[in-house]
Amino acid sequence: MTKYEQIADIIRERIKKNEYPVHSQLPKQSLLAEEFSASRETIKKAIDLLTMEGLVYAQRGSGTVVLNRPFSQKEASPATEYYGLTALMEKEERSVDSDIILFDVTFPNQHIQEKLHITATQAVYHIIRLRRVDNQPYILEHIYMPVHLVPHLTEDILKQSIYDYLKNELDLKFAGAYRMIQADKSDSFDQTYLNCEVTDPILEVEQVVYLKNGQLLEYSRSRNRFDVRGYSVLDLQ
Amino acid sequence: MTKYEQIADIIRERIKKNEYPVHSQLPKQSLLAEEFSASRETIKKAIDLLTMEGLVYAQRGSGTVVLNRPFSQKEASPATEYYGLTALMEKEERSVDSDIILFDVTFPNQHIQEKLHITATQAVYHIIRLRRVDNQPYILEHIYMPVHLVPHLTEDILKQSIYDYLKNELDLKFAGAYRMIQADKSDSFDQTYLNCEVTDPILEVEQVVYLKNGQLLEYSRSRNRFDVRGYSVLDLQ
DNA sequence: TAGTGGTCTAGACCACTAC
DNA sequence: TAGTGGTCTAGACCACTAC
Repeated sequence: MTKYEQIADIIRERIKKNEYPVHSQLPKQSLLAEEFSASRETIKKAIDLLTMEGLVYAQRGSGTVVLNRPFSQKEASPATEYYGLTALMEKEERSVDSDIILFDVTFPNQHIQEKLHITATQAVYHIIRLRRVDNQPYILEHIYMPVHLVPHLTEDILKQSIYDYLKNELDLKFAGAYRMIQADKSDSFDQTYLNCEVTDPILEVEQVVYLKNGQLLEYSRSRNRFDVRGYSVLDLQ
Repeated sequence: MTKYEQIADIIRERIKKNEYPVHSQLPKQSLLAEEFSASRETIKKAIDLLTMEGLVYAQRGSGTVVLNRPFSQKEASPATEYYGLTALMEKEERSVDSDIILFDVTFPNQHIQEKLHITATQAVYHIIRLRRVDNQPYILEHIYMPVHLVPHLTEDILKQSIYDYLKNELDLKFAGAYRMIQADKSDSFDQTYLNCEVTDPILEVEQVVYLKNGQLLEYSRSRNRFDVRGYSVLDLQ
C-alpha cells in the first residue's frame, strides 16, 4: 500500500472516530505533512482520495472541511459492482445461485456487432441466466461475449461466477464498464423467470465491459426485479 | 487553465484525429515531458485526466494504450447533471418549462429530517414541479430544501431554473450529489401529471445535493417517464 | 534485464479566500 | 494582507511487465 493511501486511511479513521468532527477544518496540509513525515504533495494525494469518497472538501484559500456523509454509502457504490453479484452478496452473507436458461454460440446481429465492435463473422456466446439471491429470483441476465476472448466457457462456470473464471483462470484484466440504467415494463419472459406481476416494472442495466487492453468483453442487459435493487451514484464537483 | 489540463487537451485532440490510433501506445511519459517542456508528474496528471475519461489505460511496466471508446459518451455522463435539466437540454436546443403543482413551506417529517440532517423545527420548502421538454411531460419532481439556505424563493424562480438562481443569485457552491436510481410503479399522481398509462413504470432518481461547505441543500425524488430518459454511468478500474 | 509507469520529496510560485 | 490549497519542477527510487 502506498504512503498516501496509508495516510488517507488514518485520516478516514479520525473522521469516523470524530477526532475530526463534521464541519470542522482538517489541519492544514503543511501540518499534516509534518506529522506524517511526508511531503505536501503526498498529503494532497491522500486528501484527494478522501475528496473522491466525498468525505472532505478542500478549498483553496480556506482549508479543508469534513463533510457530512455517512460511511455506509461506500458499500452501495457501483465501483465494485462488475466484479459480479457473487462478490457483492458474499459480503452480506447471502447465497447466490444461477439457472442457465440459454447457453448458445451464434453470430452477432448488427446491434451486438456495434456494441462489441466486432464483425458479423466473429462468433459470440449468447447466455441467458437467472440469478437467485437467497433462493429468490433477482436478476435475469442477457449476456453476449466474443468467443475468441473467452474460450472454453462451460455451463458449470455459468452456474458459478463468470467473473471468478475470467479473473482467476483466464487472467483477464478489467478496465471498467459503461452502463445505462433505465426503467422498463416487464415482458412475459421477465414475468415467468423473475416471478413478477404483469404490472411490475423492471430496472434494466445495460452494460459494456472493457478490458485493460481496450478490448470489449461483454455486452449485457440485466433485468432486475424492481423491488429488490437500486443503483447508487456519487457525483462530485 | 492549468498546464496539465492543456496537455490533456492536446493529447485528447491527437486521439480524436487518430494521430494516436486506438490500441496504439502513447509516447512514454518522459518523451511527452520533453515535448511539452513539463515534468513527468505534470504529464502523469494529464494522463490521469484522460484515464478518468476512459480514453487511455496506463499500466506500469508496459506503457499507456489508447482505448476504444467513443467520445460521445462524455455528454451522456451524469457528471454535469445536477446543474439542472435546463442546462442539459439547452445543449440539444430543446425547450424546458415547468408547472408548479405545489409550493409550500412546512416542517420536515422524520424521513426528510434524516435526509437533510436538520431538526423538526427547521422549516423546509416542499415543491412539486412538473418539467416539460418540448411541451411533453418529462419529470415530476418532489423537492425539499431548508428555508434558511434558500431565502426568498418564489414561484417565478421555480418556473425557470432553480439552479441558475442558486448559483448566480445566491452564489451557492455545489460540491456534489448522491443519487439512488430505481424503478417503480407509477401511481395516480404520476399518471395524471406525466400523462402516462397505468401500466407504465417510472424511473425514480432520489438525490441529496451537497454544498462545498458541507451543508445539505436538497433532497428530492425525480420521477421520470420511463420512455424518455435513461441514466448513464462510467465505472473505471 | 531493460524499459515502463507509480510514488515520493523539498522547495518554489501562484490563486483564491476572508478579513 | 495573511493564510490556505493548487500546481509545478528535477531528480530519485521502486514495482511491474515482457522478453
